[in-house]
Amino acid sequence: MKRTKTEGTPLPLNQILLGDCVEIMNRMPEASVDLIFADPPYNLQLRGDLHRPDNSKVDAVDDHWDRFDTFAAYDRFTHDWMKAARRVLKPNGAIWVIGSYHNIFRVGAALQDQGYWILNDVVWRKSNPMPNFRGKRLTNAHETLIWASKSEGAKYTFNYEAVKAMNDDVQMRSDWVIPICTGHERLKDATGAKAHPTQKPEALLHRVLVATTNPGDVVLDPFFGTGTTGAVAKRLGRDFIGIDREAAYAEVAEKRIANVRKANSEVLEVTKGKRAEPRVPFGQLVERGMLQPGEVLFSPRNKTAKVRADGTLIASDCKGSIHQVGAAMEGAPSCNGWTYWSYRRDGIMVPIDVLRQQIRAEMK
Amino acid sequence: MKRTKTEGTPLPLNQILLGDCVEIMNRMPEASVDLIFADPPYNLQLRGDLHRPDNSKVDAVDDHWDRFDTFAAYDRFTHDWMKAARRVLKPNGAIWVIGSYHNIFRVGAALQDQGYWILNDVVWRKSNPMPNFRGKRLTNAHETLIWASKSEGAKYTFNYEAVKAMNDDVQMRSDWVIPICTGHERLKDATGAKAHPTQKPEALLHRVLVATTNPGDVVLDPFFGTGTTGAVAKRLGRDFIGIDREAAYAEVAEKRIANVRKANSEVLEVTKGKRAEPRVPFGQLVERGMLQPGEVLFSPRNKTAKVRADGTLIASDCKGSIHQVGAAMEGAPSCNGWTYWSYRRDGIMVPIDVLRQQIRAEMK
DNA sequence: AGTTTGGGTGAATCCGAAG
DNA sequence: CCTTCGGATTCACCCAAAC
Repeated sequence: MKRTKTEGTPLPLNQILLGDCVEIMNRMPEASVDLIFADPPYNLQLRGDLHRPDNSKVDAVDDHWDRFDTFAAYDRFTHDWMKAARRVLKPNGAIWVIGSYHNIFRVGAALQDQGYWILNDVVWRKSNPMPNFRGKRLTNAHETLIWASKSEGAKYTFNYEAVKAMNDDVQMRSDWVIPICTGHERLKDATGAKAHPTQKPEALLHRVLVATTNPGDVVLDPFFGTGTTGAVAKRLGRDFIGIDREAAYAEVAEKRIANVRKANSEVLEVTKGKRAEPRVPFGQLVERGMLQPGEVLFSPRNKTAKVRADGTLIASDCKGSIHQVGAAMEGAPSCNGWTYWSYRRDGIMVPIDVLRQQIRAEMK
Repeated sequence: MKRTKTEGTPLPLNQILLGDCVEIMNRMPEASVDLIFADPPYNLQLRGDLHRPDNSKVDAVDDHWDRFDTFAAYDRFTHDWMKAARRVLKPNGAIWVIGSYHNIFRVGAALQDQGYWILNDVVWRKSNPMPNFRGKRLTNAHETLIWASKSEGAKYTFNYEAVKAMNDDVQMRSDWVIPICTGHERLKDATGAKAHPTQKPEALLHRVLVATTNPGDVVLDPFFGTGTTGAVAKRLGRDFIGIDREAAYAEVAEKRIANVRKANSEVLEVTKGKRAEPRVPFGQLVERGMLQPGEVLFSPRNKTAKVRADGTLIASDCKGSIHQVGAAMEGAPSCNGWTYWSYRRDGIMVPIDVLRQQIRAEMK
């Protein structure tokens, strides 16, 4: 069993724990988990049967674990698991919860009431939803996920560049088009019936985990079901902890995850932003003689400033760092001096950022 | 002034009432309104300023009416207007409320707590949202509407065939793609500044009213603003009642609605949704398991690259998008990665573009 | 007269390491 | 805890002006 450094208590990594998730989480060490993905019962409140136009019966979610007598009972249930989840979450950890209009408003309000800080609500737009057979409402074609940090101001993980890369190099939006889980991905029991009524597509978890975790992170799923979270976590080189009350689900999940192979760690490495690059002080360029004291730098609009020996700039009416002088030149609140200034070599203008690239290349 | 049959009290139809919506609704006869459309303050809780990468400042919603000290204060506000709204609603009436993740969960929970019965939550997917300028979260590209009847079992209005016809004769889904309100539709004040910070597009109200009201119905908007609800209601031959606390907004709304003419035909404009083939990010193939992280792609001349978990490629000497790596392989300025790369299945090479065709077929 | 280019802007909970 | 400051960060669409 893998152990983490937090506390003396071992974390049961890459296992499925059978039982009530509140009790189990309360026995876990606090602040030990990087991400929680929760797919709690939706409290669907279905009355009676539903039949398709061809009279076939819709296989509805009528399991005992989805029945609550009142909204108050559902709220108590929500409060309890969410509080236990918050305890085991690291200070900079985050949570995802998925739901439908039956429960998601109560879930979202509970998150806010408990001090979680909502980062985005995300719409899972189903490309192939079940139609509304009676024509009495709009086709319920989406579910909602809430992404929240443990508290306001926490330094949550967000692989901005990676999800931007996944989306053809434009920012990932809050609406995700993903098919529902069908076909060979949908797990069946011995009789051929679906093993779990609300199995989530792996594509959904893939995006969640790539966006908001790093390889080696610990992902906890307190309503593990057939283990989609665990399967995707394993493939992506994350550790998981699964909890479920139903032994039948856990059994299916265990087999499923055993068949998953972890991807090569080289391909799990994800596109990093410039923030991950080491900081290079401008003064180094002068120290190294890449720029001379007294050398003139040019702005895009041909304003000039002179390089001083300490790596600051001096212009006609101001002096300071490359950023400060650039901002002053433009009357702007801030300025990236690296991309703003150029110097002249053999008659052509060269951005000073080229020099920073050289230094960074040497550092590798 | 038009009168309704309910009670002896006249309904102030097609007027804008200035003042607090709770007081005004409480003076109205009960059970007298067919539909309520509410666009309450969102309680955005914005902190400091935000600048775009070009250093221009974002014109944020910082109006006094959007400031609440605590969630509890916002909940009281919500409870009060929602209760007054429920009283004036006919037994078979319905309500729409729009919001963002800042407030919609509290709104939805309040609706349920007061006995409203949620029929659908609807996602307004903005085709042109404001980006996330700092790259710290997902682009907030949608808002949420909740559609609820006055109580469970009520016989609400839903024009199933009409909205189906609006949607190319397939069932209308719960996610609606509509542009934000800009251009000539966006109302400006004398100085050219926007007359209201959160004006909603008429296309949104058009769909709401066509779907859930009949001609001659009474539509109440307790947060009338610049009167989008009134303008669309008038055009569609519905009566409206608008309430707002701000005289400046009411003045703009009055002029606006005076210029609207009631449509004589039932010609329903269709929301513009041209767009050629939808763009499919390569990362989706990985998410969906059509390609595995680590899988090898082949160029026409049998060079290879590996797929990474975020949908980028890694080759011996470079990494990036399918297009970037393809271009680097060929020493070309650009490259269409979709037609350049193939993968191997059962011994034969298949262009990855085949997979894109599959996804596009699903999206229809 | 068309076409291209450049500027403006939209309900936004939008930085973080170093000292 | 604070303050300071380096420097990273944007998409779709409309409109006006230039060509």
